[in-house]
Amino acid sequence: MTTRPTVTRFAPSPTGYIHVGNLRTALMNYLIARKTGGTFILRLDDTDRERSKQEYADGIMADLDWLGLHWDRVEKQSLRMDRYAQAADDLRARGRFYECFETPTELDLKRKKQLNMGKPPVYDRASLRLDDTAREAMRAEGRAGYWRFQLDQSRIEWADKIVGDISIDAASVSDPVLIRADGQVLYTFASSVDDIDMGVSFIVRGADHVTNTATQIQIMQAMGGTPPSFAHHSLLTGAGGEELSKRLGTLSLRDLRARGVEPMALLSLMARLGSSKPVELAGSMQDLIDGFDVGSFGAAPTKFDAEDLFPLTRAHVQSLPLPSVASKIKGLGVPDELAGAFWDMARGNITVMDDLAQWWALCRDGAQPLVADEDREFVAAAFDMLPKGPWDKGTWAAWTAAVKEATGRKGGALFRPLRRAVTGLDAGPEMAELLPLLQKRPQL
RNA sequence: GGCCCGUUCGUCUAUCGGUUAGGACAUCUGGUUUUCAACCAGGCAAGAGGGGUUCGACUCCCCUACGGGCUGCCA
Repeated sequence: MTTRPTVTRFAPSPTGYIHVGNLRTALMNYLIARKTGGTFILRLDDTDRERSKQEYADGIMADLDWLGLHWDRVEKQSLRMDRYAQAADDLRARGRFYECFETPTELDLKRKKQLNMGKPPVYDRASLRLDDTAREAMRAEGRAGYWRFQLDQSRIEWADKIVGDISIDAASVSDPVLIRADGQVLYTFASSVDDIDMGVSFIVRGADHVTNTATQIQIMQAMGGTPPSFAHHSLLTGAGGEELSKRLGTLSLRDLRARGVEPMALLSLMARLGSSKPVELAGSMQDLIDGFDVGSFGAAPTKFDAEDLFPLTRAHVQSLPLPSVASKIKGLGVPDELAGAFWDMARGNITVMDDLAQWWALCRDGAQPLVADEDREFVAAAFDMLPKGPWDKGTWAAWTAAVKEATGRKGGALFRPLRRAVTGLDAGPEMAELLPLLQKRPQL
């Protein structure tokens, strides 16, 4: 881990909301920036004007905010079009940019032909061999030119911070299209220009970008820039090893949030899953920052199971002090003077905050008693012995002692039927703490 | 088809040629608890297959199988 201030970025396309896969990328970049006292840039890659929507941009920012991943700068590619045009001119001047005229259909046909002949579907550079007259002829035909970057067909190599040494033969990759016939600047180009211009020094992203990285390294170098360090984390797959994107609908941050997952639980898992460090609940963002190490991640695809978020959420929720949950408790209708006792009683028996509701319902309304036939007489007798209110923490002990005295029952035979009769459940909070909170006298 | 990456307990992983293959989570057992949870102690559990190289391979090389990614005028 470098100790120099590192500039990182999270560059989502505002064409959808953040999901767990995205989040992992965002978090890693955030943690690296913070760990080194560097800068974390949020860059909205919105060059695709048709699919990009402000609604999604707002949603992404709201999600990052919810998680506490605060950015130092926000950039929008749609505001930098002039710069991309300038960079394109520069590449043309350097002879690394060439105009092409094949239609998408023609390109598709070429690929199929190559595949059929058992050859890799790499662009054949036909347009590179066109001279000025030929190009004029193309335009006269009504064809609109699009622009490709001419790769230097050597091996592109870099020491990936996660994967290790990577070497890709540029000859096995098509010259990337950087500007479409309609003038739209493509991601590969805008991203390269931005990363250089913005001084990005470390890029963490998914392994799906490995080939992009190879071409972008050449683009950056062609512009006279120095490529940053790269780390490509493995992609998440579902618990069964299936592709995660197929389940995206259930794995959006919004959905997890709606299911009660706490930010710290989510961050704790994502900062460690796939690494050699144990997954444990972090107490704070600083713990996450201190305990993060990109180098500890493996290159193999990682299985992600959303269920793993709930034990972490439970641990987090249970650790919260009263002030952090006071408004939630008040919202349930719990009287202020009971809030502390209620929280102490219920906290050990919830996984998500919403579980509190059921415990307050029990306190407020009582429960449908659960009584086995052979215990019916015993419970009736016990209920008759219930002390008059108000009850306190000693009531349960006093009551059960009296019942034990009167009936001769003890241990599980004594306590279990009473718990079931009072709460309607086999398991739950400490009875001594629950009893004083009951708003109604239990009845059979 | 081509290119890149990967494959160690159920899961995430450690091991940079010689280890009783370690840890964490999950699970199981015991302790504690009125119950559940938590906590403590302990247990079960792994090198995809086949060839090499080597005194010795989880580790290095090759092949096969399997998994993931890329192979767009998407990002």
